[in-house]
Amino acid sequence: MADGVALPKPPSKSEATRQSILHAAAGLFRQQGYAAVSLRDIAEAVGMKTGSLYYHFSSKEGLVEEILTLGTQGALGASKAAVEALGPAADPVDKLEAVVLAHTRFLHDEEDFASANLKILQQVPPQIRERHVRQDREYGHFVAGIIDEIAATHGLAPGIDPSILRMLCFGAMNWSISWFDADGASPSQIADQLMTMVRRGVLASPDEQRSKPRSRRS
Amino acid sequence: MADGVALPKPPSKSEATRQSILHAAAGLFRQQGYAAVSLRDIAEAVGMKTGSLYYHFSSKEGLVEEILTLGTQGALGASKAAVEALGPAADPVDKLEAVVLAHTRFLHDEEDFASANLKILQQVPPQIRERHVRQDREYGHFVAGIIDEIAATHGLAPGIDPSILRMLCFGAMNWSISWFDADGASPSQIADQLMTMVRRGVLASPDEQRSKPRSRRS
DNA sequence: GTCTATAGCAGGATAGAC
DNA sequence: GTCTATCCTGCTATAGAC
Repeated sequence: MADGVALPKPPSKSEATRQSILHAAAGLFRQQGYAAVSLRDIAEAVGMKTGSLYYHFSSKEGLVEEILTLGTQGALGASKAAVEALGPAADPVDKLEAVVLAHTRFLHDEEDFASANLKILQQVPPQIRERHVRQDREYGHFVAGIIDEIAATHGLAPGIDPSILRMLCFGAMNWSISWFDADGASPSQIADQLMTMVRRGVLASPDEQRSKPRSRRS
Repeated sequence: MADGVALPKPPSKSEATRQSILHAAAGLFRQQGYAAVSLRDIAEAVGMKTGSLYYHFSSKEGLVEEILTLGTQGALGASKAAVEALGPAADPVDKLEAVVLAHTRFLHDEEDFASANLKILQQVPPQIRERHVRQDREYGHFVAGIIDEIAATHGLAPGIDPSILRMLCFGAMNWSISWFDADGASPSQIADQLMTMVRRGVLASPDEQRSKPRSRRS
């Protein structure tokens, strides 16, 4: 993950230019928004002229669509890899912790591409937006499954709704992209604080657990 | 300037038109972003022609600036009023609960104006943005004070950092503006879930209360 | 207060030279 | 692969009629 989002393709000179355009555009979009950034701005940021961009991308929309995809696939890939590294028999709370840490790290390390989905997804033309909402939904289902496992094995505290819990956790993490630069908090600190709240705050206590299914841990 | 008193504006026809422009613009900005919405779009939404808007506002920037101010002042005002209604001797945890509920309600009831600060603040010209970051900071200090009271009276759980806690809570709430429409969760449900997590998850237990809350770890 | 008309400029996109 | 040159469209803002 430290290498960055996008290096699946063989390194050619053209491909290197393509990557620098993607990174420059993602950074400008994050800072100023999709519509406010012109192709002239992007071209200037990579030391090119506007027309040259069209050798690498078919349109401004095609460019932003690739940035959106890199962001979603990067975050989902990092989270799934972190969970799979634990093995299938892992405690689901540990799985959630792995997701929270991987997700927060991704937000921090690939801020520009992560911001594409958090900040500019709603600014792009509807057709593009709808295609990508589906990708985001896959991520949601993945985490919902983990929270269901937690509810089944540990039980949730009285009054806790799994769906709202999931959204609040994602909100707490995603919003950090707006403040961790200034605050100086590290991804691992943020993930740690959130998981402290979750472990203490939403898992059922031993006496609450009586009516829940027993843990599968041996 | 003669009497130096800010009078409430009388309800005139002009003022009514002004308000409808503000609401229409806020709604469009929320959905599409600042730069993507043209003055033509706004004028059409209120049944006017573009040029007519300039009778009520000096520029597009002047218009968005007033929207931003209405959002910040509305949220801060609602939160402060909710806390003051409890009286000065109230338990600070109850004060936090009042803020959480008032804030979440405001996000829901005044979604367009709230979104101005959450979504489009980073899209407006830097000069406007900097003026409004100051207003937002006042809100942050207000809530930070309440969390300090909680730490002093109840104690925080080991490892909980007051500053990160505050940001995570705001993140959880603010992010809800992106999903409560589709999810159907009510503001009071969201606030209730968050406060359940906070009460159980970050307050010190009786035996933890003996030691001071720890500052941020590295 | 709202209209029409338009100035002045910046944007995305294309064609063809090199 | 990148450049120059340019087309066409749409934007903010202004001026003046009504």
